[in-house]
Amino acid sequence: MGIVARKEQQKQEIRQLILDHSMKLFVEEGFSHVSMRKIAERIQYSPTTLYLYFQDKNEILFHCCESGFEKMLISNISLSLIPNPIDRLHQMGRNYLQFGLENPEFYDLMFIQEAPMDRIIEMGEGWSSGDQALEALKIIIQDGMDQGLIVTAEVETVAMAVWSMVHGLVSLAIRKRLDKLVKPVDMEKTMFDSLDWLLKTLKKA
Amino acid sequence: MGIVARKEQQKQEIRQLILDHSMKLFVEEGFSHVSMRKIAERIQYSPTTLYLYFQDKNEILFHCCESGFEKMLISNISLSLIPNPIDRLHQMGRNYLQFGLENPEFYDLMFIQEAPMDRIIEMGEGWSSGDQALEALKIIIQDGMDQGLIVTAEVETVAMAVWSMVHGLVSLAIRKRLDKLVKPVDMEKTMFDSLDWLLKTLKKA
DNA sequence: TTGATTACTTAACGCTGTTAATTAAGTTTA
DNA sequence: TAAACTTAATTAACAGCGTTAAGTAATCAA
Repeated sequence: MGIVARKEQQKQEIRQLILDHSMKLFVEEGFSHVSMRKIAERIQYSPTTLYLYFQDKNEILFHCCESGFEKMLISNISLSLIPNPIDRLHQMGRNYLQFGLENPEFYDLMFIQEAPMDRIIEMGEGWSSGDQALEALKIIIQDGMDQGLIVTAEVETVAMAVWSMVHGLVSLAIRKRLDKLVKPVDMEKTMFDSLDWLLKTLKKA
Repeated sequence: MGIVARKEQQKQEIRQLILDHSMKLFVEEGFSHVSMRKIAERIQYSPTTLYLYFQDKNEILFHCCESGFEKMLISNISLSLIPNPIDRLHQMGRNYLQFGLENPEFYDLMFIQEAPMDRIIEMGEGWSSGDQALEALKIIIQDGMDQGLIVTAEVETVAMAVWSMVHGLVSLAIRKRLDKLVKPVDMEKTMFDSLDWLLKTLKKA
């Protein structure tokens, strides 16, 4: 059975090779400029070989997202050290903005592109790291409401509001829709200011 | 000069013909499934004829966006009847969500796709209707701050926060990222609840 | 040693946006 | 009126895309 095991391992290695180079390409050239042929060229295989390891392009994107979510989770580890739920929420928001601004290509894939979602709907299974991040958000909000620090409502409703706010900031910035509102130079600062304003408003309530 | 004028008019008519059918196609089949060839087929011209009237596909998208913004502006006409800035902001938000949910393909083009922005950057000119809508938002917010109803900050900062919030809701919904948070049946309601929550929080502050 | 399985490639299909060359019609000038 | 010019539209083509079907070489089991 040693042979079978080794073969299985080799298969996994090539799978990972494909994913690694795909992610590199996304970061280097941007999502929309990455083709199956380009990925194949990078790993010195024919384009059709990719289809022996993944069902289609969307499945590759899907797995790249998973890596993105893991990256994101890492930045949230230190959050548990912050006792006040509002402050914790504030820092979580800052981390989110930071991640989006530093990894626009990943962010695009994870939250803007529709491609990877098609795969999820077919498979019926999502990103476990993504679910974890969402769960963390809900816990913080529930905490804040329990302590009377946040205007009470369904936890899903508030989670949606908060997430939408930071996602809105990042996605409008990535898609260059904020240029009419602020000069590019001031954009990053204004985005963080917007988050600060929201949290300040939340705190006053 | 009558002939020249008539020719110019005919040219404009064909331009409009192209735009009309393009917009119909976007709504019917979704942005990503509309090709130059499909548009051409609809108007019974060869695909290359489109390039006599528009520089490229992005320019067609750009002009379709303008129509979208005009649609949006219309839904905001009645806002001036609402005296309280917060209530006006609230209704403006509801209109925004409504527009996004009813015209997802237009919304996609106007705020999510990167294609039409490339054209804008090249041309140096944007959407006048889009600018108008943004200006209206800023005025309301300035009003609210002047009357002490909104936590004070730079008007651009608050405008960004509010816009991001509603854009986040719509874009996450369109890109199917909210399914993990609420059941599809409850989604629309929860989105409006999120907006209500934000405005309630704002009011309490 | 033969037969089956595995890993991979080549060739091809039907798309895409876009450009260059060409044709046909209409207009202007000699 | 005939020839020259301008305009509007076309056909053919390029280079790219995701993906599928068929074919090939190497490896393994009986």
